[in-house]
Formats: sequence, C-alpha cells, structure tokens
Amino acid sequence: MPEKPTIDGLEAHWLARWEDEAIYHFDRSAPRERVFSIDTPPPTVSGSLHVGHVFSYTHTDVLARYWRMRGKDVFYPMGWDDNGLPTERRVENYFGVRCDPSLAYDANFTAPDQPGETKIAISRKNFVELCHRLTAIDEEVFKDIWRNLGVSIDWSLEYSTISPHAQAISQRGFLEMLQRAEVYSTVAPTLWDVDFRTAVSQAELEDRERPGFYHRVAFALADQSGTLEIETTRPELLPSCVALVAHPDDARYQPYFGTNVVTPLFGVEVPVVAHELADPEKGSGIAMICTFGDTTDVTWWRELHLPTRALIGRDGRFLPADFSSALFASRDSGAANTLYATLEGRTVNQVRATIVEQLRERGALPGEPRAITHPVKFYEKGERPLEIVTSRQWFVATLAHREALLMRGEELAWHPDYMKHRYRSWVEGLNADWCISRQRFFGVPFPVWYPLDQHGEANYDAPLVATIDQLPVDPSSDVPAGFTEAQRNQPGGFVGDPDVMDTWATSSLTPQIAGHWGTDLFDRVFPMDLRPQGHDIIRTWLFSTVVRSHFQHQTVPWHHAVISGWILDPDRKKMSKSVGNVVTPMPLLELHGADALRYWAASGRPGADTAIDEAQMKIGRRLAIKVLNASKFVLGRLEGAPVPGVEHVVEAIDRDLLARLSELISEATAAFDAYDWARALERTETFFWSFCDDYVELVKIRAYGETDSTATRSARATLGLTLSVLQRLLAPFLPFVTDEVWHWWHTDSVHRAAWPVLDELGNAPVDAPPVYRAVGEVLEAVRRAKSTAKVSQRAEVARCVVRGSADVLEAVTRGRDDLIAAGAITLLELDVHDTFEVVVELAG
RNA sequence: GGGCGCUUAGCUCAGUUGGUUAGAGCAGCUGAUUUACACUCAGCAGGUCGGGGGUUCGAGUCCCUCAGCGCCCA
Repeated sequence: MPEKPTIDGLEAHWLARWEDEAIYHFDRSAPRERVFSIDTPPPTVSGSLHVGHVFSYTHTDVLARYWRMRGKDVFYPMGWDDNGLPTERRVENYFGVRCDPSLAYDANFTAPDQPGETKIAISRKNFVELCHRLTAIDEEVFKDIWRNLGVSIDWSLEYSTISPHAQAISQRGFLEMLQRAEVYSTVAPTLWDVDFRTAVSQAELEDRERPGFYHRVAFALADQSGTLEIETTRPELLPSCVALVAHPDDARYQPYFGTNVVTPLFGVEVPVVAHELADPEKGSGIAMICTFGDTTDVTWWRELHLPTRALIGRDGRFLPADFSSALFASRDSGAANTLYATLEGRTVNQVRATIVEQLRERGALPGEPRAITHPVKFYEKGERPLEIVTSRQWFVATLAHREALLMRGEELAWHPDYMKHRYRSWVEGLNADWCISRQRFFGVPFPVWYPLDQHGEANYDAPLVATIDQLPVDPSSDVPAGFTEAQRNQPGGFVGDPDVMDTWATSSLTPQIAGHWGTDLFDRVFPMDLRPQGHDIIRTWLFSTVVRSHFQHQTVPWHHAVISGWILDPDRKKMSKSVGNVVTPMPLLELHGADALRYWAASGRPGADTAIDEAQMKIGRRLAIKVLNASKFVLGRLEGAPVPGVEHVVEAIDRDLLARLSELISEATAAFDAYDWARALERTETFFWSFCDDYVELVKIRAYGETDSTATRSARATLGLTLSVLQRLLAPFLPFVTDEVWHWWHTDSVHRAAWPVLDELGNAPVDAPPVYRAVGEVLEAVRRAKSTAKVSQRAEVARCVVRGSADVLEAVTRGRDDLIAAGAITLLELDVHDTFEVVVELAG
C-alpha cells in the first residue's frame, strides 16, 4: 500500500497485469450452464469513433464483470465490422482511389500518400487489398480505446466480418438458406442508390424532409370527353406512367374506374384503376402510377398487374425507349419519340425541367406548381433520392415468416422492456423481402455460379453451389465443380455471381461467427445470454440476427437484449459527424481517467439517452480517489492482520451497519439481475459515501483502540468486511481503482473474486435496532450546531440533550460511546419525549 | 396518421406495488483545517413534481385530457 495513493497511472499498470494473467480468458471447456455469453456489436471500424461507443460498451462490460464475479465463465469476444460500403467509401477518400472491376490486377500498384485531385481507378483486387490495409489500421485504433477503457474482452476471441472465417460462416448460412428455399433470386423492382449503383434494403432506407413541388397535370380522357387532373411530385416519370389510381370509395372518380386516359406529351393510353392505398386527401385524390416512383407504385404495379415501363437506369439516367413499340403503344409515337430523344440519357432533374416546360407549353399543366415539403426516401448513406430499378437480386423471404418473427420478438427479454415496440412495429411494417445482394466490391461474395447456355445466357434458376467444405469461395476466381477456369464466361461454361452480400447478411451471424458455428464451442455459448446494442440498429442488426437464428436454429439468438440510448452532446443534441459535434473519447480518457469515464457511462440507465457530462466524470474520478483513501484508512486500521471474522462484530452499531450492508447487497444484486446497472451503482455509491462520512467517523476512535478489546475488534471486523463488500460491488464500474485497492490485501484480482453474498455477513440481524441511523441523526444535529456557530467540528459539546421515543433513545444508548467520541460530547443526556429533538450546547 | 419514451431544485438525475415534511450530486452561499482523503469535511439555501380534470382518507406515483421535447413505424 503506497504512502500517498493516486489514481494516476493505474490504467497502464493494471491493463498490463490483466493481460499477463489472462484474467478475462474464457474457459472453452466450461459447460453451457456455467457460461454467460455476450454477442457484442462489432463496431464499424471505418465509422467515426466517438464517445457513444464508450458509453454502450461500458454498459456491456459492467454486466460482463458482474456475471464473471457471479461465477460465470464469461464469453466476451470482440469483432470488427469491416466489410461493406462504409469501408469502401473510407478507402476511396483516404487513398483517392476508386474501384473499376473491369481493370486487371496490378501487383506493383502503390497507393499515394495523399489522395490526389481525381480518384485513381484500380482493379477490384487492388481495391480490396487497400480495404484490408486500412481496416487493419482502424481496428488498432478501436482496440486501443477498448483496452484503455478497461473493457474485459477476451482478445483471443477477436474476429472480423471480412475474415475468411466470417466469410465461410456467411456463405454456409446462405447455402443452407438456399437449400431450405428461404433465400431466392429474382428480377424485381428494387430500391436503388444511383450514386453507389447498388441495390439497398428497406432497413437502410431513411426518410428526409425535402422541398418539392406538386404539379397538377391534365390527362385527356380516351374518348375526348374531358380531362382528369392528377397531382404529382415527380412529373419526370410521366413517360413511365402505367395507370391513374384513386380510392375505390372516392365518389369523384368512381365514374372513371375502368375507363382509359391518355398521358400528355407521350400519348400512351392508361387505365383508371381503384386501390385502397390511394389517399383521397392527398392532392386531387387521384395519382399516376409509374414504374417506378416509389414503393407504393411497386405495390400497385404488383397487385393490379400493370405493365412495366421502367425508364430509370442504374446510373439514375433515362434509358432508351420506343413509344411505337407494343409496350408503350403511343397514339402519336412520332411526337413521343421526338420528345423522348431529348430526355434519354439525362438525369432525373434535367428530365423534370424539360417535361414541366413541355406540359406548360401544351396547356397540360393547369396552375403553377405548388411548393411543398415532403419526406423523400434516401439510402441512409446516400446523397440523392433512391430510385427503384429493376434488377436481379437475392432476397431472404422474411415477409412469409412475419408472424413467427413477431413471436421471436416476444421470446426475447428486452431491457428496457418498451424497446420491444421498436422491433414489433418494424416487423409489422415490412413491405419487402430482405434484399441481401449488393453490386459492390468489399464484402462476402455469394458462393454460387451460373451455368451458361450455348448462347452465353446464364441460367439463374439452376445455380451451381459450392460445398460447405470448400468455403470460403470467391466465384470470381474459384471454379465450380465439374468446370475449368477456361470455361469462365464461355458459352456452355459458367459465370460467377458478381455481387457481394449486404453487410447485415454477415453481421446477422455474429453469434455463429464468434461462437464458431460447427464446433463444440457453439453449443456452449448459443443461444447467447446477452445482446447489447443501441436502439438505432434494432431494425437492422437485431432484426436480421433474429431472422437468421430463426431460420437456422429455430430459436432466438439470445435470451436478453439490452438497449443503450443515444449519446447527446452537452447541449443535448444528437452527436453526428455532419453537425460536427462529435466528441472523441481518447482526450476524455486521458483527462478524467477510465474509471471516471465509466462512472459517467454507467450512470446512464438502459435505454436512456444521455448527454456528455464532464461534471459527472469528475464525480466518478472523485469516487475513485475516495475508494483509494477509504481503503488506505481501513487497511491501516487492520495493521496487516487478517480481518477478524464476522463473529467478532458484537457492537450494536456495527451489527446494524452490517444489516444495512446486507440490504445493499440484496438491492445491488437484484438491480444487476434486472440489468439495471445504474441503480446498482447509485445505491452502492450512496452507501459508500455514508460509510466514509458517517460510519468511519463514528468508529474511528474505537478502531484506533487496543487490538485485544472486543469493541476495537468489532469495529475492525466491521470496517474490513464492509470494505471488502464495497470494493467488490464497485469493481464492475471502477475496475482499475478497485483492483488496485483489492491487491493491497489480496493476491488475486477483484475481477475474479466472488460477488458478495449475504452469508458472508453471518447472521447480521436485518431487524437490528436502528442504531446507525439514530446515532447518525444526533451526530447530524451536533454538526449543524457547530457549523452554525462557525466552529470546528472538533469543538467540544458541553451538553447534548436528545429527546425522543424510548425506542430511539434505546438505539442512541447502544451507540453512545461512538457518538460521544465522534461528536466530542462531554455530557450526553437522554430524555423521553413524544417528538424527536436534539439540543446542543457548545463549550465555552 | 399509428406507436413509444421523456417533462421533478439553476443543471444532471433518483423517487420499485399510491402512504410521514419530495431526495441526491453538481453549481451557489456560509464555514472548518495538519493523525485516510483539499481530488477533503460540515452546514445553509433552492421545488405549487409540464398544464387541467378525475379516482382515493391520501397522488410525483393510478385514470382521462392538453401541451412541449425526442424517437420509432407508416
């Protein structure tokens, strides 16, 4: 025990020691019932690292440490989510490159130190190499943060979602779903980002309020008897119009159902149809259906069996079209084709301007466009509104299993409970199967090839699949069984599936990846006990993991889901890179210390959004310092001797303190069992400060007495037992300082010590007379008198009269000696009275 | 449009099934001073618990309603 203990430098010392002694090592021979397994979020390493990470990972670690002390073998791995678009984007910007899959691999390529003005086009293989290189660097930065935060991860279980192991698991999961027909490929209208040129899934969708215009457009009735006016925000889609739609109950339009109208400018005859999704309140109550302006168009198109006149291409520009063809069958194909010739190859905005201008010229635009603000669907990482593009994609059949997936949500224990609503409303609102293919580069490839017929056309209905023992495979370089590389892309040969999987198609298998599905380990850890995560990824990570586990294992993937809240900046605004209010954790760690940062994080209850609060960190730091000093005092009193056993606790006030301590143990344990770490911390902290300021002050003088007196031994036993319990109750929150003080009198780590139980306190009577509290109240009155008189707390009290009920006076009597000593009271008088009152007469 | 959460002292938050005079920490103010701790200790002050209505002997807590903030879904 150092002469002048300090919390500075504790981190470096204990981090090294924990690593040397491998105290967080998972015993993989442990039977399932002794294991507590955690499916930790693998952070997206290419994302910005901010203090929000520290927040939620502290919650997880606090729980991990608790269960470890409860005697569990804690399976606590850490992974890195490095595959996917965020990494690609970061690599593009970091090195100033872009991937062009048509280029050949250049073994001599070296990336520039600084990104240049224009991005250098490189082959897919070169690009992927750079992705690996950068993620390796990023992962070290993240790892450094976790280590410095004192997260008790078993680093021997580290994984990454782009590793061959993760790829093999992902591909196996895919192949088994394919075999069970839970995944299928089809050509379908799909949400499409025109900048990234990839399909995206419903889960990656985000509504953004954008200014727009309602354009009123007049359609002539086919029989020339009049016009119907619709309103649209997307007049550029007029050439791909396939119908007009109104609500079946809308009396205004009922006469028109079943009749035809003619699109202005393009002269295409389209029917007027009825559907419940048409909103009579919106615009003129009648809308045009185009293939495809939004997901509602897709629904209408599918349910009403409308033709497909898709005109927006993968790059967001208008595709060629022939208005004299059977598909369009324009009444005036010459004019239509002439106009369309000016639109082909143009962007959405360019086409919109031209069409509005043309409509106005032809008198088909009654009234000026009306400015509105409306929600527009974006890919969450995208910059231009999503389009809907028809393409071949792989889908997981979620819609057909909606009810079962809702039931899985009910099976999960949610903390806090109300977070289950997020899951429920998401599953209820699903409107498309989960699209898992992405037209990108850095990801897990699909382990399939397609046979090519004599004309070089692929047969997508009969994919050639890899076998499980081949995995991982890359169909762009590996060859399917029965073929040779020479047959690649040749008629009668084969072609590899060119796409990669959605990052969630891999992340949804973190229990299988971390738990090494297919080995004996998996059965020892799965289903996992705990899934900690933020509420922002319930619809992605949590949902997709439930889907995979449901299909693959017919179970929920975990028993408990603990949902952490948002981290807000000090002004309570959500932290985001674009707002520029992101706070990085390292400076805070260096300034306040890991225990202090953890204290702040652990004060945030499950699910509660929490603002960055440096004041709270300072309080945590103060608490850590107090733990050092209190431990120093108590252990100093023990003078190196073992703590006297609980049977030596004989003084009434000491027995009462232990009774209160057993209440604390019960409360903290119950709170932890309910995943309410913040409550456990708050109760323990309150008790600890009262222990320091009141109990220790009361028994200090007695504790300095002769070692062989029963009273002294009682005080020392109580101090020692209480300190031991408090150090352990605080250990999950303040791992550094508690292990420091624990080692002052133990050889093992506090993090391997047993969580306190009531038995340790012997038969501490819970119904002991409330001596501690009664004496405390008198002492408080004495302190108040001294403070009011502005004298030292050591000043003598000539006479102190305590009036109160016989019970209270009895309690005070039992703590009389300690009270007199702590209050420097010369004469203590007790007087039975019906109200409680303390009269203090100071000396002099 | 449907749903969830929040609203308690200047600030950050407790307040577990309804039950003495609503608590804590921070900030503020007033003091104390070398035997664990100044990164300390003691004390003071500060709230009609978002508004309104209801149930009850009794409501911060239960019910209804309104408002504000945040979020989820459509």
